[in-house]
Amino acid sequence: MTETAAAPAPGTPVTGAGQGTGSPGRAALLRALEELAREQGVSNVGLREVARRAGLSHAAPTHFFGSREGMIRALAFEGLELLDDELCVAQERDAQLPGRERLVSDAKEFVAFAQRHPAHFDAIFRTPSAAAGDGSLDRARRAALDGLRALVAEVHAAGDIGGDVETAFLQLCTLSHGIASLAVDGLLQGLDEVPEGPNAAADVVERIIRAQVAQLP
Amino acid sequence: MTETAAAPAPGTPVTGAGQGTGSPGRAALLRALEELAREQGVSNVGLREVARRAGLSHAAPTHFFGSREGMIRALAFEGLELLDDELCVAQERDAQLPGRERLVSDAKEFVAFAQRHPAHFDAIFRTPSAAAGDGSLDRARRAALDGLRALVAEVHAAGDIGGDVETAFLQLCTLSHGIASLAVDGLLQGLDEVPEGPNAAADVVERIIRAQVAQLP
DNA sequence: CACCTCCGCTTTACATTGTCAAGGCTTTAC
DNA sequence: GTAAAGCCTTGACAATGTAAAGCGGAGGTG
Repeated sequence: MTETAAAPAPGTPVTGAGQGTGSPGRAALLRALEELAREQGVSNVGLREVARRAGLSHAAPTHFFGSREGMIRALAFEGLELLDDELCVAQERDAQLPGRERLVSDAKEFVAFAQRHPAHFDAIFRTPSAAAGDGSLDRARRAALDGLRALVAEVHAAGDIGGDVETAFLQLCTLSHGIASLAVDGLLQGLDEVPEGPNAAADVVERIIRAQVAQLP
Repeated sequence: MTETAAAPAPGTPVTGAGQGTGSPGRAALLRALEELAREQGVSNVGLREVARRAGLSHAAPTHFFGSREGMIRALAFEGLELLDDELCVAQERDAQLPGRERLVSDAKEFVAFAQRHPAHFDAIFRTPSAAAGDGSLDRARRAALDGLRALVAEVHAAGDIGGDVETAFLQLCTLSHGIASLAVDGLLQGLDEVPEGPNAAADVVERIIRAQVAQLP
């Protein structure tokens, strides 16, 4: 009984799914939110700050999204569409690679998404409002991961990997999520022993994922 | 150049490491913070709310910790001590299990820590202030993980696992972190297909970790 | 044209928050 | 007995999130 029903604002009352983004102001606000969240972390951005950066009045965000939480929810939905798109094009691109290579690529793509769009990643997976309860977010999140689930099933069906499909899927999901989280927070460097060269993070990511996929039964 | 140097309050000026917790008020504040963070997530707790719950004036937290961020930092340091302790007793307890069993147990222990102390876990690994920069927090975090690093090295030296030690360590770390993060946020249930029985989360955690360790070369 | 009604946003207002400066009370030291 | 230190409070300020009411124009209807 927290507050599942958002305040039904006079205008647009919080778009449930992603369709119908509509007004230019709304889009500008999301852009501003993304920028600020990328700079300070999504949980540190203020409603009024976003409005200022977007060049609107301080109450514009509340008007469109109902509340601060609603605003971040909106960013999460936008991010889920983005994630879905990027994973799809990656899978298409890698369609004729060997099975395990496709798994490696997909996991890498997930991590890369988190690094390219840290604000969206946070909004989707790591913000308190994302945590539990919200049915439609839960469903959308699950849907976005169905691509990976299907890929694992396909590779398994083709005999490229063995063992339990669901377990393999869970391993890839949790590992990718862990790597992505640590990478976004800059904590991967702290883990590894050697400071390394220019793109240390990318190398470590590649190394872990590749080892993981190679070890699947 | 954000603000590495905290405000040197007249009294205790933010304890750098964990030693010398001292005053009763300080401890009460940390208790209150932990309670509230467990209920609402660490990023949603307010300075004044913590003070109220602890039965102190609204400025007490600022007095002891310098700032809101400092307060959470303090929780992080406390949590790191706790984590270190718990991992140590677990390793001691499992000293004579076979090598891979010890790895399984340690990883499970890490996840269990996150579930038992979600506020501490967040403060250590998942709060924006934990992200980058802070040298002493970085060092403490790394130190807390040295136990696991040593264990992996030991098991590897004994010939129970092969391959690259550092990679194995990274795999275990990132996987554990991913599982812990998802579990704390209640997102693990959303991943798995079957709703399952009573302690679904624990079963899934066990399954993933066990598979992972079994697959190490 | 006049009128009405939305849509998109603003203005005003208020309770609450984080932070700062200053001060008081108690304990310890000399 | 006086001084100092530790522990905490009171008071104030700017900034935040949220709610309610209002404004201007576009679009349709008579």
